[in-house]
Amino acid sequence: MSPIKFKIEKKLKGALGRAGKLSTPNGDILTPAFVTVGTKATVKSLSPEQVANLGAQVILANTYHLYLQPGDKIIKKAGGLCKFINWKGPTMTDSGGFQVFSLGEAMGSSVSKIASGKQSVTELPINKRKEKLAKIDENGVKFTSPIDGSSHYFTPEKSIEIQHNIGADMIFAFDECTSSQASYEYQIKAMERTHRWAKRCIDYHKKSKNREKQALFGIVQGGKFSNLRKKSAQIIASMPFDGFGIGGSFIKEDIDASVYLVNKILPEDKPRHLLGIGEPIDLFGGVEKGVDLFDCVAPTRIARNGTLYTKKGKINIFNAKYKQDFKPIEKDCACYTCKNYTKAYIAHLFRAKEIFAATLASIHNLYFIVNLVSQIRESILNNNFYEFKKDFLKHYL
RNA sequence: GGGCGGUUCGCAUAGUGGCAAUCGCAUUUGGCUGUAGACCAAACGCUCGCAAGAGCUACGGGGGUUCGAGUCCCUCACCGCCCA
Repeated sequence: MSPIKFKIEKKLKGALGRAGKLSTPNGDILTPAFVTVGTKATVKSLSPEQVANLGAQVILANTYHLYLQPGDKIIKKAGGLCKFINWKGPTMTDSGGFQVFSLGEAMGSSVSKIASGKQSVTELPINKRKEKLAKIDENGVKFTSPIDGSSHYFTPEKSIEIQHNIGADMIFAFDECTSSQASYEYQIKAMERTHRWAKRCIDYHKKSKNREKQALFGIVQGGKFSNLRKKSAQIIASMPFDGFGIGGSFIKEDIDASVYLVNKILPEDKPRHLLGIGEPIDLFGGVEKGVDLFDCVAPTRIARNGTLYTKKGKINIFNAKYKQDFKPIEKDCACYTCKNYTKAYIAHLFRAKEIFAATLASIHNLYFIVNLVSQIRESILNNNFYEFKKDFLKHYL
């Protein structure tokens, strides 16, 4: 018996999209939904109440970060993630698989997980290169802690063990998120290893009592190669996971197509999570192609750095013209920030480096994205998904 | 009155013979997609140019030495400290 239940309420005609309800031990999630990222057991600059008030249903924390600090055993002792952070709702943890990339391959150059078909990757100048903090072998990954330089070794079993201690409702298999620049040969190698690791995660999880309260999601890899994506989806789908993640790297222009390929293969009755994707255009695409859950650091990260979502596209609040703009970020936005504060004030806070800037900006951006996904959900239920998508993207640049 | 020390792009600084000239802040503009990110990058004398680049004007004022001066010399002004 899976600890989670997924019920499809309505399907998008002629496509893979669906609206549903995902029930977890800590509450229900109406899908499609945007999962807020709270890597270190906090959504940066926000209290759990603020996160809940802006409409977020789920928080995703990170195994690797919490293992290093404060230590998963402390979280277990605290009574689990929810209790530790005072979050009354569903939670997830990522496995540390992304850090294999972000502390490994991504450190040598300017590579992003998402590559643009046009743009080329520039190597960093020698003096700016850093030693990679993650090294992979068949059994697992050796990490060097960015906090204190200490050495750690993650295996699939270790990742699951830590995730058991943290105790989120939904946990992910330990995988390797590859670089968008990886060669075909390497992608195969990494993908096959991820499959072997997936199996090990299941085996370890199955043996634990935690499987009764924590759902395990397998992760599809394959990078930018469609035949590998298909193959990975088939293999991961054949394993008894409670849900599925779609991970790894993409070419910006064909995220949709890639997701479609995968979701056509993944079992329809289980939830699908598109890992780390969160630009509005990608959210529409993902939902249409059958994604139920998204998580992404973008809304909160760009918020802290001064970029805000609007229906007409992103704006940089640092731009000189906002110094004297006494209107809210978005006129008809219902978020706390827009209902109470002006761009001029937020611009002032950013320039003055006041931490409240991050809070107001994060509330707005998260509300924008969370609310967008929930509106997309509504549009499926109301049979006007395509109109909504077309209308939104017409204005959003 | 005398003796030191100082005056460099908005602020603060580096620079002792080859410099449109360092670092930081500020300013302007970009970027950020499972968070080593409240971060990173670029521009920042003027004019022309998409650009490579070209031209002009510049290290308190004036004069001098030198192929060449922010850098050396003289002088003036202002600021600071000390002695009378």
